Amino acid sequence: MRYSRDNMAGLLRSHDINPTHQRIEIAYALFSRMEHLSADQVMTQVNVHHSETSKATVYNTLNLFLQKGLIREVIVDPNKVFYDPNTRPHHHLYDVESGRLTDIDAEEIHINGLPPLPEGMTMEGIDLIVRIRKAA
Amino acid sequence: MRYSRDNMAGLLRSHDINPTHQRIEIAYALFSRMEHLSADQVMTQVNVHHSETSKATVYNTLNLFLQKGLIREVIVDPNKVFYDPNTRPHHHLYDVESGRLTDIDAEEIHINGLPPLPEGMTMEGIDLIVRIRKAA
DNA sequence: CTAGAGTTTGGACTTTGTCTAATTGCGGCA
DNA sequence: TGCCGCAATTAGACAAAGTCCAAACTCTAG
Repeated sequence: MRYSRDNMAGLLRSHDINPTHQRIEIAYALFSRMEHLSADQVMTQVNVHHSETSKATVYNTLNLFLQKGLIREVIVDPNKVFYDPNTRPHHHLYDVESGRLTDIDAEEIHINGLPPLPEGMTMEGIDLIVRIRKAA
Repeated sequence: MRYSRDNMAGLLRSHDINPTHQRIEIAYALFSRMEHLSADQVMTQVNVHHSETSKATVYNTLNLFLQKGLIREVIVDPNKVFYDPNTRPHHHLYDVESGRLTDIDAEEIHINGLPPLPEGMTMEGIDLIVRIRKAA
C-alpha cells in the first residue's frame, strides 16, 4: 500500500485518532517515507514550507500515535528516540557510526531459550538490536 | 569473586586505567553492587558521605571505563543511559513501569536466522531486550 | 451565533550530558 | 625539601531533548 496525504485521515480514524491538519501532516511525514525519524526530523519535515506546527504539537502527537499503536518507538541512540511507522514484528540493524537504522523482518528470526517471565508479569515486546560498524 | 575497595586499583590497572581516588570510588559503586546504575545514581552513591566528586568527573570516568571495556552501556530508557559492570555476553529484562533492569545470561539463548551483514560491516554486538510489565 | 470540548501554541522549565578554562595533586628529580 | 610538569578534577556555563502550562484557537452541535 502506498500512502498519500488522502489516506492519512482514514488511517488515523481507524486508530481512533481525530484527524486534524497537523496530525495528518505528521502521519504523512512518517508513513510516506516509511523511515525511522526522530522527533526533530519529523518537526523539520512538517515545517519545510512554512513553520506550521509547534514543537509541543509534534511531541504530543507522536506520543498519541504511540499510545494508540499507530507507530513504535525505537530506543537505540542514547540521546534521541526514533519513531517507526512499521508496527509489524521486526528487529533493527543499527549502524553506530552513521546512526542509520534498518529493519530486519522478524519472520525468519527465532529466539530460543528465553527464561520464564517473573510471576505476574506479561511481555510487552522483544527488541533485538544488532549493532554494526564499518570493518576496521 | 567479591569486590572490595582494595580490589579496585588492580582491576583498573588491569584495564590500563590509572587508579585515582575518584575512579576507585566510581568503580566500587558499580562493582560492589553489580547492578545497573545511571550516571546520576553513580553520582549519588559516590557522594553519600560528603560531596567529593563532581558531575564532570563522573561522566568522564564512566566514558573512560566504557572505552576501556571495563563496563557496558545499556540503552533501554529514552532518557538515561545505564552502565553495566557485567561485560560477559548477556541480555536484559526491562520492567517498563518500574525501570528495573535484570540480566538474562546469554548462555542458553540462541538466535537463529539473522540475515548476513551488509558488505564491509562488522558486528559490534547484539542487544536483546525483553520489555515486561505487570499483568493487567 | 454560541458554548464547550478538544487541539494547538509559545515559552519557560527540567534533565541529561558536554565543554572549557582554571585549579589541584602527585611523581620524579635536583 | 622545593619545584616542574602532566594528568586528573572541578565549577559552572552551555546544549539538546523533551515536558508542562495557561492562553488562544477551531470545530461542531444546538
